[in-house]
Amino acid sequence: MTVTLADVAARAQVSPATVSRVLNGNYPVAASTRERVLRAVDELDYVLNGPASALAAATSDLVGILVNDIADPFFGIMAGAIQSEIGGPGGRAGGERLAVVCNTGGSPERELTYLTLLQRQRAAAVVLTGGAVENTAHATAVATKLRKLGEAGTRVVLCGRPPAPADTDAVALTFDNRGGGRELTEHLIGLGHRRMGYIAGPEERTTTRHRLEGHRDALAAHGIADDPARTVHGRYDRRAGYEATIELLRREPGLTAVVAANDTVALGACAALRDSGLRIPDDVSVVGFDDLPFSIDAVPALTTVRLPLADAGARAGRIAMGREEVPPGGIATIRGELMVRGSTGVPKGA
Amino acid sequence: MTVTLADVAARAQVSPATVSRVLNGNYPVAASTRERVLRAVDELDYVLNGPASALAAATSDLVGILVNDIADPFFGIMAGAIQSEIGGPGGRAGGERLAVVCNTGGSPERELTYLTLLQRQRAAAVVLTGGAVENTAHATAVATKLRKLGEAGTRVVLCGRPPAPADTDAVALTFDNRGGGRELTEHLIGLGHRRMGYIAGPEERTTTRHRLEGHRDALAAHGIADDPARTVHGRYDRRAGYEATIELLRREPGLTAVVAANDTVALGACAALRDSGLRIPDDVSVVGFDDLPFSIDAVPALTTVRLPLADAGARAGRIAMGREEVPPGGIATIRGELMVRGSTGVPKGA
DNA sequence: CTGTTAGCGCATTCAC
DNA sequence: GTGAATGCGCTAACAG
Repeated sequence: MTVTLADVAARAQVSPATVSRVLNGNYPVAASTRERVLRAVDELDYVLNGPASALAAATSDLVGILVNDIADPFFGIMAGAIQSEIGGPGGRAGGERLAVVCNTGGSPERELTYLTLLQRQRAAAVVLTGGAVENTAHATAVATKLRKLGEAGTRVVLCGRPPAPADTDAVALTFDNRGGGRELTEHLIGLGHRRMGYIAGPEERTTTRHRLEGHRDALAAHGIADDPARTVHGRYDRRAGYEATIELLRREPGLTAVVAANDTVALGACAALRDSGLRIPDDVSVVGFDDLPFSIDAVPALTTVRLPLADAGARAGRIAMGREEVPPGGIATIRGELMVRGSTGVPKGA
Repeated sequence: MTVTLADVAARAQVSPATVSRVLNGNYPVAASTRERVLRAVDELDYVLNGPASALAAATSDLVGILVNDIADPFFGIMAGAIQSEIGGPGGRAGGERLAVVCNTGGSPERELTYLTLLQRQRAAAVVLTGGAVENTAHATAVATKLRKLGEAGTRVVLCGRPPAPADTDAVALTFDNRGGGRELTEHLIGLGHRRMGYIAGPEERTTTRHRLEGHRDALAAHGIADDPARTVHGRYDRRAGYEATIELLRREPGLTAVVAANDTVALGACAALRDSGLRIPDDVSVVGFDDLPFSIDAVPALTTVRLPLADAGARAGRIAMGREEVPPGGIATIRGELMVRGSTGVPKGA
């Protein structure tokens, strides 16, 4: 019923082995033979059986990409860039590789589950994007998984994520979240702001912590007290930004600036400020993080830190495919760039 | 080296078949035996070999999701919703299924390539999202592929895409783009607009055509001439919206409204209008399509048609898993909902 | 409920 | 350069 490699071999009057060689192109085959085989493939409309191929070769053409939220352009952009680099020649049978995008939803359990699933599929490579959950047990479990994946020949790359233990052999492209956070707050301080609210991401996340630390570093460097009441945690979405802003305003109506964990949260903050009758940046300045595409279209345009998501993803993809040199020590830090735009200004009365 | 099912069987002192049955849970196994097997699995840290399993069972746990652009939330939202529904019990070995998200970039060739790749992997199901390319040769090629996939036991669902030929057995959840387009333009006409520019998506796309037809339907219904100079085609991105708006304004400075192919394009249009010194909606009204999350945060908030992307994706996912009844005739039309917001108003001088 | 027996379709040794 | 033989690890009948 379903046409197999043997059928092709019969039709081309060669052995199955030869067909396999032609298809994988990793072996010398006479041009005329190849012609004949290719024609048979075409005539029979033959499609290679991936699982069988993977079983025999003990490796597959699947590349796993773990993301926290595929609906968030932050991850979508990276995932797209990774995928664009994993194709091309080099893989089995035609060189096409398939990206398996796994949505963890930020759940540690699902992250582990997906890693196991990818291990099960004998994935050629796995790229983990976004911040990690800060929990010793989970970190250990992930490290163990990564080690096993590595031992099984799966290349592991962390993109926008802090390095894993060295013995995991995972390459890390890390965003300088701390530095970016510091720059943003320093920008605000430079404008004269002193009473700034901070909307942090979910707790127990490296990204959340690093950005917040950068903010606090800047405060400390300028002798500004870090009032705990000025920090609120929430998810990385618009709604959290909205609610957190209302809460911050309730606690301290005299706030002159709001520092958001990322651009999406910042958008929610802007909405809350507008709904509270406050003007941006005249009454309150707002900053985001990431510089997602929509940030420039906010009104006023959002001051933020641009992260080269597409570049980082592309690089991670190439490293995963062994097409780019691994950075020294297996770790590269990627810095963001401060984008000063209309959402920040001199505080009222300054 | 790598531990196999046979190792587990040996350790648990049962036959390989029994281990397989425990793992797949589709067969009655004595509780005590199951216990023993599970313990052995744990002790040996055994991980099922996906390809071997897929080969033997002639089906895999992979579900393909084709999207035009994974960095676009329009697709990200649908992909996330689909993925959230394909997990859970029912699949092989624990019921976890892996979503293979394929980024076609809108390219017909890549679409076909990915379908072949998924066919090669013996995917359990394939969901195609977004509009189709309107090209007879390509449409035929896709239909042929879908038919083959269906014959091989792969369930095919179209989500936000027009139906495929009936003999493909593909279930279609189609967005009523035409109706939504009509509503938007009728809303503008109702406000008094007569000179409206239209920024269409790429040519040869069903989505583009249907939305445009809806617009023209509304014009015709109100006896408004459809001036070809008032329509510009471009990609579905912000930049295209920006440039198209500049061009429309150049052609006809007296435009009172801009109808954009989708929200992203509308955002670009808004930026162009602002840069041209025009106020929204006082000077020019703007409408989008889709109601992506950021649309409500535009200033003024965007009037648009809300498409239930998450619901549609979830439903497509369930149908793909055979967990939801197929709509009558295999086709369901999903309507959008007009969201009137601040970006539209009475035209100047009215 | 459990063990035995055959392959699933292909990649890869070896020979020639 | 090409063919023949072997096994990758697992599932699915079929017995019992």
